Amino acid sequence: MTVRVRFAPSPTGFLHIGGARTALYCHLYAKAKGGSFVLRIEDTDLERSKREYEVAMIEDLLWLGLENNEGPDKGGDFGPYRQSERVEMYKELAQQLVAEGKAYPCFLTDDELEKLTLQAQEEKKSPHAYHGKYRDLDPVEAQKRIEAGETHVIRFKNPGKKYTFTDLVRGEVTFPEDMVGDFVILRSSGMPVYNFCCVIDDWKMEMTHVLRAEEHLNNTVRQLMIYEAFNVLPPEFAHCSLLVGEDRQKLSKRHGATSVIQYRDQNFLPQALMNYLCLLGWSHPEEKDIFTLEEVIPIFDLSRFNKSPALYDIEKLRHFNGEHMRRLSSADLMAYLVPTIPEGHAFHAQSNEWKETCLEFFKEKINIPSELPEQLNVLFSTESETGEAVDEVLAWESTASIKEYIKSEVAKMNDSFISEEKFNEFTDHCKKELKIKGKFLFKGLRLALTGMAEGPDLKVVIPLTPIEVMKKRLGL
RNA sequence: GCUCCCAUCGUCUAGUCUGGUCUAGGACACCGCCUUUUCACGGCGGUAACAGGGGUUCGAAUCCCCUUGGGAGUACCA
Repeated sequence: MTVRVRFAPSPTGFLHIGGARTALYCHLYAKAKGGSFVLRIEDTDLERSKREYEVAMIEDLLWLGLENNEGPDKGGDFGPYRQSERVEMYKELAQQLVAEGKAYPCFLTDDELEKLTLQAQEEKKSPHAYHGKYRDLDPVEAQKRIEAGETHVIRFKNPGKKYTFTDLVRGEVTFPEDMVGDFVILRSSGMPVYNFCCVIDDWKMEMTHVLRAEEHLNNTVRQLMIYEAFNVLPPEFAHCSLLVGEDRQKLSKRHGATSVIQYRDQNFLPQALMNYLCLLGWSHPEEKDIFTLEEVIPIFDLSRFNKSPALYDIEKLRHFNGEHMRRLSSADLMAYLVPTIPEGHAFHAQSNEWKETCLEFFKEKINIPSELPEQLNVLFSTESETGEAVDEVLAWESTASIKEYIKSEVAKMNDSFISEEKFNEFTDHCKKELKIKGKFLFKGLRLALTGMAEGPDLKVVIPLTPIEVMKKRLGL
């Protein structure tokens, strides 16, 4: 049997980090088994679902390298792939359950429901203990009330027994008889709810595996009941751990940047995000930590999931970005970093050869692109640092004499840059003629030539610094 | 409240199923040293964990029970 795995987001916002991780696992598992990765849009919440979010999610998924085989964007044999376009089928199937006595109309109003819930709580019973008030109402009577226009929902008749299933991540999980009550499957508006659509679609779309986050674990019992009611074998379930924030609570907007699009905007590398997310709850069999999607597909399996929730740590993501960036070819590195440097920056005025040398050098010093402009200051800034540490160095006579010497040398030059050879000549002269050595020499040179007390290797930095900048620094 | 799930360094984790090779390994962060100036990279080294208590066993991070802690769910959200 071909493995079929679906990612089924609600288009109520941008794709978030947690969703991206779930999508990644679904994609990885489907591909590892040579199966299909299906995208299904769960938009039965008409109030909050927006088509623009669906479009944005598909874009983000594509950016991450998680291309689907079927979905609303590309069709397939099991469409439509938007739940809002499958409503008639859900309604029919819900009515079928009513006809079979497995579901029933319920006329409880919001107020009544609230009272019953409160009453149950006071009596120390489950909150849903009295939600089945209409479960035994005579169907003829019920039909009359419906025809009279009374608002109602359709509730599923809980068979009232224990349910056990084997979760591919968690092992055997058992839910007690009274875990849930008679739950709603059709709203008063006629719109079906998540737990119902989800089952119908996973069944009709012939899903073999359902990979999702732990927040859905408790939903599984309701879904198991519905599969049973239709006499359909459920798919395999795998509930991976939750992603949490600093406070150990489920990751959400209030934890900062949690939308994929924010990382795209900040120019993170998609392969780095995927690599990092993959390792949040799953481990590589050889404990490798830097890898690509292609590398991990053949070895991906469900047995290496960790059951505890994982904390999302942006610091570590930055590190992963750096690792992936440093593995880029020169051409890819250029394509990646050049567009991230602000327009109008003097960087852009340089030759391609210069840019390449420059980026190859500075990639060692940064993890994410936004750290680059500050690094570039050592080549372009004409400001001089102040502060105690610098003042102390400035007091050294050597700095003044070095500066004076180099100023006279540079004034004679017509080149665009000070070559490395030229810089070595300067250094030799300072050493031999000016008799300066050790840290006085290098600190002095650095301060005289860059205006900074510390920074990257001068042998690399000086030949990359445009002569106009250098002249300005020397007061020429 | 009730139900379900979880529990190894600050964080992500390996090891747990198939007890001994674990004085618990790796990674991020942090600290130190080296790389004949600095920073970074790299290399080397360091700080740092089996939640607690009972069992079972010759032997437990690994198996069992309890406690504690954390999380999720308990919707006409998904």
